[in-house]
Formats: sequence, C-alpha cells, structure tokens
Amino acid sequence: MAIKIKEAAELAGISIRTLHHYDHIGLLSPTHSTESGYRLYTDKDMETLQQILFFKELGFSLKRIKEIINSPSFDRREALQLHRKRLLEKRDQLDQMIVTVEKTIQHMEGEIHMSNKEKFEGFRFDEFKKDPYEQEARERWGDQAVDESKAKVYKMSPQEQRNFTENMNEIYRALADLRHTSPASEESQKAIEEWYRFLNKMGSYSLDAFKGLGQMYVQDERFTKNIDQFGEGLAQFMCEAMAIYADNKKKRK
Amino acid sequence: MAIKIKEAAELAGISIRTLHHYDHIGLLSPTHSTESGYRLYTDKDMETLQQILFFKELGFSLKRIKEIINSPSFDRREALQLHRKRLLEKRDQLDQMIVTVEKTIQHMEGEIHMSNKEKFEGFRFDEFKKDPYEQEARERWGDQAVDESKAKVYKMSPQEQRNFTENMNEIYRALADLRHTSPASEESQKAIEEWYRFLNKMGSYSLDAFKGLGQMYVQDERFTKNIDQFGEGLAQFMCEAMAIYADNKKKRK
DNA sequence: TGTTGACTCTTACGTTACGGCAGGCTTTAT
DNA sequence: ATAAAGCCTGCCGTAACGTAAGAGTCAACA
Repeated sequence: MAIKIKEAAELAGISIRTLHHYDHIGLLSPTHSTESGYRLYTDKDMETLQQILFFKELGFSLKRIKEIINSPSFDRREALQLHRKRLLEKRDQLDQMIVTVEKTIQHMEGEIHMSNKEKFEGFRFDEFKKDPYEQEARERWGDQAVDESKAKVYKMSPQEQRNFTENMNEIYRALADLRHTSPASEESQKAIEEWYRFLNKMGSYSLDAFKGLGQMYVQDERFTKNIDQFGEGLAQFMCEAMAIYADNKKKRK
Repeated sequence: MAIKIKEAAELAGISIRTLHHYDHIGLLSPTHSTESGYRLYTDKDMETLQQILFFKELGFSLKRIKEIINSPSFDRREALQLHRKRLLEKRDQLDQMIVTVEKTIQHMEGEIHMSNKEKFEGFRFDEFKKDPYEQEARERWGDQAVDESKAKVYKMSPQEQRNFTENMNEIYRALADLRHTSPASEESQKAIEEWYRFLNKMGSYSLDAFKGLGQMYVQDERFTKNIDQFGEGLAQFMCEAMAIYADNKKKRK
C-alpha cells in the first residue's frame, strides 16, 4: 500500500527534492521506510500532503503549516483570519506600488517621449474638456465621478494633458490594430485591460460601469464616430471586448 | 564633504548593515575611504542611494537596480513596463488567494460554528430573498448587478445561507458596538472595510456605489429601521463611515 | 599618556523553500 | 552479472539583509 518517493512526488505534482525537504524539516516524515532507508509513503501520508499543499497554495509558510498540521487543537479559523488580514495588507502595498510605477512611467514619458504626435488628430484633448456628453455622463455615472474626473483633468499641466491624450491615443491605436481579431483573445483582452486601467486613473469605474460604457460606444453614434476614426468597426469591437473583460473579471471574484 | 557610514545611514533612513551589503554586492561602493578603511560617502553617493531606494520601493530587485544604475543606456521605460506587468500578475495571484481563504473560512464556519444564532433575528435572510427594495435597487445599481447578486443567493445551500446571514449579522454587531465612536477612526474604518468586502462577495460595488448605498441607509427609512435594530443611530453612523471609507480609498488610487 | 566609549571594520551564520549537484548505496531489468 | 534506474545524505546557492562576534580606530577626558 505504500509508494516510493518518485511516485508520491508525481502524484502530488511536486519534486522529490521538496519531499526530502519536508522530511528534513519535520513537516512530513513518511510513516514507514525500508531497511535500506527508502522512504515509503502511505495513503495517510498522501492525505496529509494534500493538506499541506492546500495551505501552501493559500500562501502559508511551512512553519505555520507545521503548527496547523501537528496540533489539532490549533485554531485553524483564527489562523485563517489572521492570514487573510496579512494578504489584504500585502495587496494594498502592491496596489500602491502599481500606482507609483504607473505615475513614474507617465512622468518619464512626459520628459522624453514628446515628439512624434499629431499623427492621430482625432479625439483631441480639448474636446474632452468641453465635453458635449457631460450632462449624459452625469446621469449615467453619477455627479461625483464626473466632477472628480474633471477636476483631475483641469489640474493637469499642459504637458500632462498632452501625455494624457497621447496615452489614450496609443491605446486606441493598439486596439484598432486588433479590431479584426477575436475580442475574446488573450491579446485583445490585454489591450482592453490597459483601457480599463487607464480609465481608472481618471475616476473609479466599476466593472459594471465599464461594461455599460462599452455599450454606449455602439448605441450613441457620437461616440461611435469618434472612436471609429481610429479604424472602422473599432467601437463595436471595443464594446464586445469590454463586456467580455468585465464578465470574466467578475467571475474570478 | 564626505560623511561616515552612520550619518549616511541615518540620512537615508536605512541600516548600516544595508550599506555594508550594498557595498558588498557592488551596488553602491562609496567613492572614497580613509586609510583605516572607513567608508566615506560623498553627496553624489547619496544621490545614487536615493535612486536605489526609489527603485527599491517600486519592488525592483537589487540585481535589476544595479543594471539600471550602472548602465545609462539601459532602457528604464521598458524595465518599468515589464515590472508593472509582473506586479499586476502578482496582484491577481493575491486576489485569488484572498478569495480562496475567504471561501475556506466560510466553509469551516459552516461545519463548526452553527449553534449560537437567533440572537439577532432582525434582517433575516428570507427577507432578503423577497426583497421589497428590489425594484429600487434595480434602478440604482443596474439590472445586471441585481440579477447577479440574486443568482448567487439562490445558488447557496441552506447551510450557506445561514452562514451568510450570520456573517452579515456579525458585521452589524461589530459596527453597532462602535456607533458612538468616530466613524473616521481606524477601528471604525476597518469594520466598514469588512462590510465593503462582504458586499463585494455578492456583486461588484464600486466605491461610489458603496458611498451611495450608505446615503440610502439614512434617506430611506425602511433601511434605517432595519439597521437600527442593531442599535439606534447605527444607520447614520454607517452612512458617515462609508462615505469616509470611499473617499479615502479613492484618494489613494 | 592612558583609558574609555563611540564608531567602524570584516567574517560568518540564520532566514525561506527549495534547486541542483556529487558521491555512493540499492533495486530492477536484461 | 552488469548496467540502468532509483534512492540516499550532505552541501552550496538563492535575496536582502539581521544579528552577533571579535578586533581595530578615533576623539575626548583625566
């Protein structure tokens, strides 16, 4: 009933070295072994291993897992709650880092990359300022989001505004190149994610709002026209890609 | 013009050992040193150190930082873009882990912690099902969010439903205890964050929607009544705390 | 001038979760 | 019997330092 180390490793999908390691630190020592010292893993050992791997997936350290496995009196719930807190903190840190990186990129682009514009003149920034759709946007996304978004725009320096436009256009161009491919493809979805993140720099868009925005691209021909300047059919393509993106993201949560 | 290691460390807010380490790995070797071997850091060294610490904050490895610092031809922009991608991936992983942990906690609570209920009978789950506010919710949050939320509820097993109610009540109780303190305090904000995360398990609430929901607690007396069962003034308190939470979160993004 | 105390130096082990050898048995297959 | 496959126990390397240990240096005070 007992299997040797290679089989155990293959069953669990880990390396032999890892099993050696777990034995070494006393996390999982197989119950039996041959006279010659070969490790023999029983079914029970394998069950324990599954437990270990489960907690490992949750990001627990081997030390903590050892505590959890070895003492049945150990409060798993409390451990999980605490662990959750730590994960949330880590995520906040990561979010902070991402924002800073993005800001740095924008800053660098502002100082270096300001020559080859004017290629795509449509959808310029000034039009965004005297936004004819403002009233409608207010109704759809709420006053606060709109005000917030506008405040950010007005606070930008001319340099920043140029960057903003350029960034936006770059995304449109990338999407235009993809508009004859599948909106569900990995590549399309990555491009759409860029767009989602770009919008979220301005205000806060929920996934639902994002999806709704995409529908507006098709329903309101003022939008359609503007967007299709970058390539015919782009609005339709974006609408589909945005819906798919929003649905997928929500499923995963 | 040159300073010794202790002063350099204090200026930069790092440890002496860290500077030793950076010297050791060739990341930052001070330009001068005394005959007796004391390291002497010039202003230029300190500038370089600032650069190093900046990239470190962004989560770059010292190895990468060394490449960036040492070769001016190194493409910083590309490095930043790549780094950003990695951070996004990490964040997705973390999100996954958080969801799994939360699911595990719920599952465990279902198996163990199902005795001491009935203490707080108000706001039961059945009422949530034949939700009298559904129509209103549809108008406010959009059809999709509502349908999604309801679908999740119906899919739950009875056991899960009980858990759901209990979790919700637990959060209300915690908030009720705090309702006479400041809604902006760290403690209150943590409790409100729990509430935000709880709601986001059901559907997807943007921060604006969250804030709006808080206002509804006060404006619509049907909500106010239900919530105040847990303690008078709780609805008002939650409304304030939710607004503060939403505003703070958005500032940080 | 001797001594004390603050400061500095190098060396080196500890941390996390293994990967990747090397050198040497044991088992299995031909 | 002999080769091939499988197994064993070390031991070094990784990232970014923390934490001593043992020893030399510098400035000030008696």
